[in-house]
Amino acid sequence: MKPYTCGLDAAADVIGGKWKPRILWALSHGPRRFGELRKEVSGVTEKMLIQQLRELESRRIVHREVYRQVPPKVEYSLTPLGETLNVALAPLDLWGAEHMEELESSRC
Amino acid sequence: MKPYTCGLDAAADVIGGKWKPRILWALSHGPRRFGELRKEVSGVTEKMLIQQLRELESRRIVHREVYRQVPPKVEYSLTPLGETLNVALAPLDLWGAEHMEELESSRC
DNA sequence: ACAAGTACCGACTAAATAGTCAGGTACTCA
DNA sequence: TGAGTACCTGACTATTTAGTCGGTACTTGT
Repeated sequence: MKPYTCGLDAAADVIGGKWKPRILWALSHGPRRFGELRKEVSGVTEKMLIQQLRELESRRIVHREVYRQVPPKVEYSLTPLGETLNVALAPLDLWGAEHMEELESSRC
Repeated sequence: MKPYTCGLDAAADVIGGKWKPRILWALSHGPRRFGELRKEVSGVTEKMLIQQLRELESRRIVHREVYRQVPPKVEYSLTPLGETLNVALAPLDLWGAEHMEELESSRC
C-alpha cells in the first residue's frame, strides 16, 4: 500500500465511504446508540452502518461502549481524535451548507 | 436523487472519488496543464484524470482553458468556487498531515 | 515518410463498495 | 410457549467506480 501523498489524501481515506460523513455528523452532536444512528442516518442499512462504524473504530475515530444489559445497549461516541477530525471538518460542512443550492443543481 | 442532509454530505459528494483530493491539492498550487497533472497525481490513469476533471468542471470547481496551438495545450485551474473549497479543505489537509503516522499504521 | 508530443475518446474488464436477506443471541414479558 | 427488542453476522448479488488498452487528430522535427 502506497504512503499518503498529502494530508488531504490521508484524511479522505478515513472519511471515505458513502455513509461516514453522515455518521460523523450525527456523532458530533453527542454519543448515539446503534438504533439511534440507524434512524438519524436515514437510508443506511444495518450492515453498512456496522461496517462503517467498525472502520471508524479501527481508525480510532469512534469509541464503542457495550452496556451489559437486556435488551443490549451499545453506545458510539467520538474519541478525542474523532473530535479533532470533526473540528477539521467543520469548515467543509459550512462550505457545503453555503453552496448547497448550487451543488444540488449541478448534481446529475 | 435525494437532497443532501447536511453540508458535509454535499461537500463529500463533490470531493468524492479516488483522485479528486489529490487533483485539488495539485491545483491549489496554481494552474496546471493536463500532462503536468498526470505527473503530479502519480498513479492516475489518463482516463480517470479526465473523468474526475470533467466532474469537477461540471461542478464549477475547476476551469478548463484550451489554447489553440499545436501541440495542444489545455490548462486547468481552480474557479473562485474551487478556491473557497480549497480554503475549507485546508484544515482537513492539516489534520491529515498531523495524524499521518497514526493513520498510516491503522490503515489495513 | 514517419516517429514523437499532447490531449483526448470509448469498449471492455476488474475491483471495490453497497444492498438484500436470512439467520443468530440473549434476555424479558405475557 | 411464543413474541418482542436490540445488536449484530455472513452468504450472495448488484451497483458503482476504476483500470486496461487501443485508437484519434494535428503538427513539428529528422
